[in-house]
Parts: sequence; structure tokens; C-alpha cells
Amino acid sequence: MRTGYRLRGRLWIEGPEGTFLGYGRVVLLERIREHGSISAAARSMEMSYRHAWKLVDSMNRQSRTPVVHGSTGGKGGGGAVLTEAGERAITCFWAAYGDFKAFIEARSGTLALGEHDIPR
Amino acid sequence: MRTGYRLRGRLWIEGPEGTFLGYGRVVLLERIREHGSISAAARSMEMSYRHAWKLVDSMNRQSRTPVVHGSTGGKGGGGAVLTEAGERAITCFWAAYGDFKAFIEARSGTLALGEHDIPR
DNA sequence: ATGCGTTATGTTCAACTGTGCATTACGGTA
DNA sequence: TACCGTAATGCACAGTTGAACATAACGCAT
Repeated sequence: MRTGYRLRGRLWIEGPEGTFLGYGRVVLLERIREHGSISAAARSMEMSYRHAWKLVDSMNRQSRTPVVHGSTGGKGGGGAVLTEAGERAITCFWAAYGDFKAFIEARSGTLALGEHDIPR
Repeated sequence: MRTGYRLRGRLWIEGPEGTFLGYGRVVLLERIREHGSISAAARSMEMSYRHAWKLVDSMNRQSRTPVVHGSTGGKGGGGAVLTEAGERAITCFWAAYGDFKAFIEARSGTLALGEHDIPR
């Protein structure tokens, strides 16, 4: 049934301090893996380094073993690498997110607002 | 599997201007039906009248026929009543939300972060 | 006529978020 | 040694969100 409305949602995994993993955080982890540094990852997402670092710090603090390991100095000035825990975090989140998307997609088609409720 | 993490999410129905129905908005509609006025509904939720009115206005503007009809003056100073469209909106959202809750609940138990990833 | 509680609307204020900028420490490289 | 780009961290600033406050219009009751 076509209503003109659309079902949408957000999904995240909560830890002791609130959000542990969310869409943006996981994309950030992937960018860090891809670029080898938090700053390059942040730039690629047009996100401030300040914010990116805070997200990484939040994830690290809520994980038993850190998801990202940063090192300062050296070739290229330093960098950051994804840990095994980070890899698992990405996999785990996308798995749940995939199911979530499928649910939203399926449920969005059955929105029973009725043909009289097409938005203005 | 016990990981210490918890899956959480939000669900809403989008219209032309963004959010049309969400958890708080639908509860507000129910309170309006229960109390017969926007102001009493707002008070019962510890929400400012200003904010409650804006939510109602947003829903009304995005619905072909308004979800709430307000009247000024008269016995009790006026009031607001839920329309048929408002009733349908409530029913429709709770139906989707029920499925959503069930999905989160079921999926939350299978969070495969592993026993090594218990939060700090 | 006056009073009352509500709808409807504008304006100001505080909290929260993320940006932008500055600074320090670091360790390879030229 | 001097330089470079990054991690790590603090601070000031802007945008957003909802709360709080102030009015005006309205229509029934007293």
C-alpha cells in the first residue's frame, strides 16, 4: 500500500557509558583501517579530528581491549591501527545493521496509515 | 551469549518535513486524547506547552487531515481533541513499534561481540 | 463586564554538540 | 639537529534544541 510515508530508524549498541557502536562510529573505524590514521579518517568523512578522536576514545574506554591503537611520532608522524577487537566490532555491528535494514525495508511497505492519510 | 552490551534503536515515520510520528509524539497524542487539551497533556509529560504545540503543529501540517483539532475559548478555556486520523496514526505507529521492539529484543540476544569483549 | 484556562505565537535563555584553533609530545627522516 | 605529520588534549565559538516567560485572542461562566 502506497502512503507517501516512510519508516525509518536508528540502531546502536550500548555500553556502560551510553553509545558504544553506531553507524558513524563503525564507518569511522573502517576509515581508520583504510587510511591508517585518525586524522586522515576524519578528513575523509569531513569530520573534525577532535570529534573523531573523542569517538575513538569513547569506544576504546568501553571495550575490554581497545578497538583502535594509536602511536605517535615516527614515519608519517604516527598513525592508528584497528585491533582485532575493532574488527569484531565492525563485523558485529554490520550484521545487526543488515538485519535492521531488512526489517525496516519490509515493515516500511506495510505502513497501514491508509490511503486517506497521504501527506500534504 | 552474554556480552554486557545491549542493542538499542529508535523508530519513526517520516513525512515531507522530516519526522511525522515518533515515540514521544504518539505518547503526546494519547495524552491529548486522555486529557482533552494540549496543555494538560504537556504537563502530564513534564513537557513545555510550547514544545508540545510545535509537535502537534508538525504532525498536523504533515497529515492530509489534521491529527488534532484545537479550539479556543469556551468552557474550560478551550481544548484539543484527537481526530480519526490521529487515532489511525497512533494505531499504525504502535503496530510498527511492537514489531520493532520484538526485533531488537530478539537480535539483542545474539550480539556476537564475543566473550572477550565484555565492556570495562 | 470580568474572569478564567486554553490555543497560538514570539522572544529570550541555558544546555548540549560539534567545529576550529592552539599546544605539547613523539619519533622517524633529511 | 631541525623538520614533519600525527596523537592527545584544552579552550573558545557557533548551531541546535527545548525550557521558560510574555502576550493576544477566544468564548463560556459568573
